[in-house]
Amino acid sequence: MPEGHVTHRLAAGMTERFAGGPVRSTSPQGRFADEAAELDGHRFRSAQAYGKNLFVHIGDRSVHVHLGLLGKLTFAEPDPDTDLRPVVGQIRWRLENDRHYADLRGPQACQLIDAAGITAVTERLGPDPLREDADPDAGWAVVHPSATPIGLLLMDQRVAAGVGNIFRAEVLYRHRIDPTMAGRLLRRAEWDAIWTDLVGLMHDAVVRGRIDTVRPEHDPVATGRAPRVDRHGGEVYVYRRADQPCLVCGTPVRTKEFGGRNLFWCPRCQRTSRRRVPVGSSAR
DNA sequence: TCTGGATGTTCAT
DNA sequence: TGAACCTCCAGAG
Repeated sequence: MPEGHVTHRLAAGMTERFAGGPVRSTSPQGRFADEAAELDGHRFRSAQAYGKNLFVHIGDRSVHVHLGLLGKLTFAEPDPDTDLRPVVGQIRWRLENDRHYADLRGPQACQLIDAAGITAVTERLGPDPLREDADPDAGWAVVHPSATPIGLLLMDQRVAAGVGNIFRAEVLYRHRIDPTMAGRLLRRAEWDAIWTDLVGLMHDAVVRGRIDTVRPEHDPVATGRAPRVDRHGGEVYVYRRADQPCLVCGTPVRTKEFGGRNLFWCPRCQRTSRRRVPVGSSAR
């Protein structure tokens, strides 16, 4: 489930379980064996998330993890009687201490990285709504002059690091914005509202461990329509609800490949008729 | 048992 | 713009 909230949860989970003590580091699958051996026995210092990137600091080394579309990092505790820690599936990296172990499977990136490398990664990223130091102006600077549709811009990690396909679809729905509208037609006030909403939704997702975007006033009980709990575990308005009725207006939700990913939106709720705004105007 | 899809990104053309 | 890569699981047959 790798949107930004997942990475932040994992960073917190790793820090909680391992920080301060030595860790055993192995690569049961073998593809990270040499690097894992370099970390073995050293003290786990911290884990930090930036967007969908996870940086794990052990001893004087750091590891860069990116889960990609398929990667998973899971926590488990050994059997209390036998201390059994079964190896299930392809485990790229296992980190463990006496009480816990963490297994990383199928990551897009898992590699040792130095300070310059970390800087290079984070400099490619825009503001992360889950970080205190996030500056939404940096995202606006990408969106504001762009002729690219807002539905594509929101997947650009320079606009908002950590936003993925679910948050893109849901936040645009919540603000009734047509995903095909050019970024430069978005008003500053709308961007500010989107940003504020992302901050709230993503923080909420970190706490809950799932993405819930359906607001109480549109609760299925109130609308009389069945709730949609997606396979990712959360309640959503449009994500993966193609051809099903919009929870608010009943119009069938549409889907289309957009930016190489399936976008979902309500063609009725998300109609934005707007005249072209000249690039450079404040558009407030 | 097999196939296709999936919350992502990078690289080659 | 499309292919490649990584792994798991739901659904079809």
